[in-house]
Amino acid sequence: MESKDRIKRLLDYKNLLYQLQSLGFVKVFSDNIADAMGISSSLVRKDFAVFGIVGSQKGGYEIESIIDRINQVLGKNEIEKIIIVGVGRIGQALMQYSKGFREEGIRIIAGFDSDPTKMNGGADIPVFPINELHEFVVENKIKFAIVAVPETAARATIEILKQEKIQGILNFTSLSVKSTDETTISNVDIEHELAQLIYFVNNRK
Amino acid sequence: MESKDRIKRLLDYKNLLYQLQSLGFVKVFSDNIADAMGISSSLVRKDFAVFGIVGSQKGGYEIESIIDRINQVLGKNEIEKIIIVGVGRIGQALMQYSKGFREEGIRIIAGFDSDPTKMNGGADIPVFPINELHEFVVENKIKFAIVAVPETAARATIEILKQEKIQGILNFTSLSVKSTDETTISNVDIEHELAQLIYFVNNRK
DNA sequence: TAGATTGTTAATCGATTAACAATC
DNA sequence: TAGATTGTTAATCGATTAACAATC
Repeated sequence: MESKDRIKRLLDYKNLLYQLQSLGFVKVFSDNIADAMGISSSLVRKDFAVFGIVGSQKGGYEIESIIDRINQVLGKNEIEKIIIVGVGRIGQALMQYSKGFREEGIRIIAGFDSDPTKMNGGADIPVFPINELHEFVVENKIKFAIVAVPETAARATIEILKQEKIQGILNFTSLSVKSTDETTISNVDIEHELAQLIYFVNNRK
Repeated sequence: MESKDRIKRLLDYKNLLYQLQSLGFVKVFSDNIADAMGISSSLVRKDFAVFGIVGSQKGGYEIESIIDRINQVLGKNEIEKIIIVGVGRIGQALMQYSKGFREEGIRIIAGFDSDPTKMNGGADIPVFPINELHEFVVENKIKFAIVAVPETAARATIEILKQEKIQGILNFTSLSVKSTDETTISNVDIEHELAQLIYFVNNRK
């Protein structure tokens, strides 16, 4: 299994390559990618080698084929269905946000909330009461969930999702939760992000 | 300057320590912290040593004094004022979210938007038109901004903030922007987070 | 004292970079 | 061919862990 940093770079490569494509570029050298991303060309070539992306000494790498291979590695050829639990401001923002996802492969298909006023089964992305979650997850074979409930409900919500055998959780609550063998949990903590940013700005050399 | 990972751990230590405090704990051993966080006790002790946190061979470390020192390192004793540029769903969610920040030291004090219907100078967190940004930043000596505009406006918005000498930007647009010597930029890309999560779930050993 | 933990140094591990032969 | 880039190995760098003397 590849490191987190390497996978993150894969996404960054793809962003850069799309931009190059939009400028009409067809091929690119590892050295140019390295400059643009602030890493060494060795690392670019090694990353590519790890995922079987090959170039030629003549013209470097074909942008199209790098992108294709990255998408393949990231599983963009199958669609992953995701639900959002907690349809407050953040949950709603994420629903709207997700429509802007440029790539295929990620689709938020439903929201769940305990508040009946949030229900809106006919909307773009339907919102269901939380007690229908079990049936929905089973019927639609859901593997991924975004948690955006208030902090008071965070622990219980994540517990429910674990019981439902959800395999991947993106957690927007301020409760920091560790992954288990069955469930990979990724915590997005805005307050931590801000605190880190403040530290680095205030401690620049 | 300490590494990003070390600073991130500082936040994690603090979360854990608050929880221990709420259970009535007063002291703690590096070994217990290590177990709870899934790292080695050597690393805990080294982190503490780096920031001048000392313990005793008798009872370990005093929780209160660890927290105090971490807050000092993170500059929590001064308040950092932050503005949000772009008051759509995400911006509004962040505004609401920020009220829940448990710690002192981070305060979102205003929003800016080009859409006049978003204006609401008397609200909890006032929203002003974007053309008042310059005056506000100067008057209030703003160093930090959160960018939550639509992607089409992302590049221009960040350019403006750089011109205003904003030193730290938390960027919620899908445009990935690199830091410069003058402006530290931290990109929060939900789509990337999801893509990574999906990769790791689908490629577990 | 005996036992256990801190503080710190040395060893290990993993990731990144430099270097260069092979290749076009 | 001459020049430049890839693919890959060796070297470097930094972060984490193991080990242990000092200390309570």
